[in-house]
Amino acid sequence: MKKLGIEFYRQDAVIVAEKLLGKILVRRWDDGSETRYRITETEAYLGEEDKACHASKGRTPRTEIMYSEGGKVYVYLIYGMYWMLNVVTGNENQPQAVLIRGIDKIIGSGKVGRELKMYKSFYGEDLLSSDRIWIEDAPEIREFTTAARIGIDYAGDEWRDKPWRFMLVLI
DNA sequence: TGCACGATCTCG
DNA sequence: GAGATCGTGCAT
Repeated sequence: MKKLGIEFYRQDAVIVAEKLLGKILVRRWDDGSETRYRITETEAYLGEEDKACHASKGRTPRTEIMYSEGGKVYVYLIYGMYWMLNVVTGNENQPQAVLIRGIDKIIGSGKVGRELKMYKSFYGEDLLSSDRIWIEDAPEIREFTTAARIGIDYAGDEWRDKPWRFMLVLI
């Protein structure tokens, strides 16, 4: 299957989060080998007004990449030990991202980052031209579930309850 | 310059 | 239920 193009990433995070389900995340390692994973769980973070989104703090060194056009990688360190993998979406100056929570049987954003060996140097990586991480197309998934996002109780009622967590229905 | 806390996970 | 472990944002 071919790589997802810029038009895919330019859509809103909520749309991209849903459509990324079932897509193939490819990781090319230092030794040249490749591992392919099916994306099974995602979460959308949509703009400065979304109190759960890091961009709600405005433009900072950390959130800067979210203000660029979609198709870039946004990684950040959480709890001093886990690198979280996100895909920047939307157009320029629309700070949005989709957190990859699950790939195949590896469920949990921290575990995903560990499996893919994410670290600071992936910040800003271009998914359209990178030779170590990219996403390929796959047939659209119709069987999925939604739920509230995890770990964002601080965001307040309105944003905490948005059903912006998407899960592929696994049999 | 200091400090509280986080889009988490593991072990007990 | 608590500890690991450190960059970030905001207060001082």
